[in-house]
Amino acid sequence: MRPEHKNVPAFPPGPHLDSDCRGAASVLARVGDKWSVFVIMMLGDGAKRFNEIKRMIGGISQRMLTLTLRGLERDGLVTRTVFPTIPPRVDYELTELGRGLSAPVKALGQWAIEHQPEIQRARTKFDARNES
Amino acid sequence: MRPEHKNVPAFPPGPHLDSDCRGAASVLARVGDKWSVFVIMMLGDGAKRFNEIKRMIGGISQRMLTLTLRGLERDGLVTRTVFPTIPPRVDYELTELGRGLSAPVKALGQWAIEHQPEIQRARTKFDARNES
DNA sequence: CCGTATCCCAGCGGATACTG
DNA sequence: CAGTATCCGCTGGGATACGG
Repeated sequence: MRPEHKNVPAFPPGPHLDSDCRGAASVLARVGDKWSVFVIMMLGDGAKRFNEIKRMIGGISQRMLTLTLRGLERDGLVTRTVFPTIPPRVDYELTELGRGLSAPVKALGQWAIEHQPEIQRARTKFDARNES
Repeated sequence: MRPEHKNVPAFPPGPHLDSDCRGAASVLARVGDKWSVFVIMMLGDGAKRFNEIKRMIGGISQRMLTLTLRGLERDGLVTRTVFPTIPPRVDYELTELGRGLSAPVKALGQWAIEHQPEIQRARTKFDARNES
């Protein structure tokens, strides 16, 4: 297959952003990925199996879950352990690095939950003001 | 125009994810947006003008910056102030809500900067192992 | 300077079917 | 169960040109 992986976007050239921010971009891209965030949150409390994650998230396709997990594995954020049993069983678990990331991510999730109502209101208000 | 705005994805139905997480999804989608994150970070230290932001980020198109700012404005995260001078001048600034969000976002950015090398190494290692 | 309007294409991501 | 392979529609987002 070799899907040439994700963006890892070799971000647009030019000395516009200071290089630290620039380097962080490719990392933030991972976080920026909708599904990655969910998976990281799900894995926050212990290892999970493929279909287990799939069910917990809900609405993610087999394909996207695979791709997402591969991406996370590639970045050293999750480990993939195969049990050569029948039927086969595969566990995914956050690495040390992954657990480190899950903290800020959870903080974000927490914020999102807390302020969701405010944002919803802001949205409807904005939409109301700009309707023809 | 009315671009029917963004996703605000009316996330996939089904009782898979507990409803709190589900509601947070549309908020996380904002954060998940690459450009939104950058803009929030840029605006972290005071109000900025349109082209100022554009230059600081670098590599963002006029169009995308406009859309991003509109999205953030809609969500009540930034304010847009127009000075009817000639030439016109428009300032963007984080709202109280936006500043609240900028904290977790910065934490994430910080993490990204700190652990970027590790991730880079993980990536090359992974790619090396899987090359044909 | 700060946008909006059009054109246009790569690639994200869903649905489905097939293997070990 | 845990994937891989294929097809394909949709839209995110760049390039460009124009308006206030």
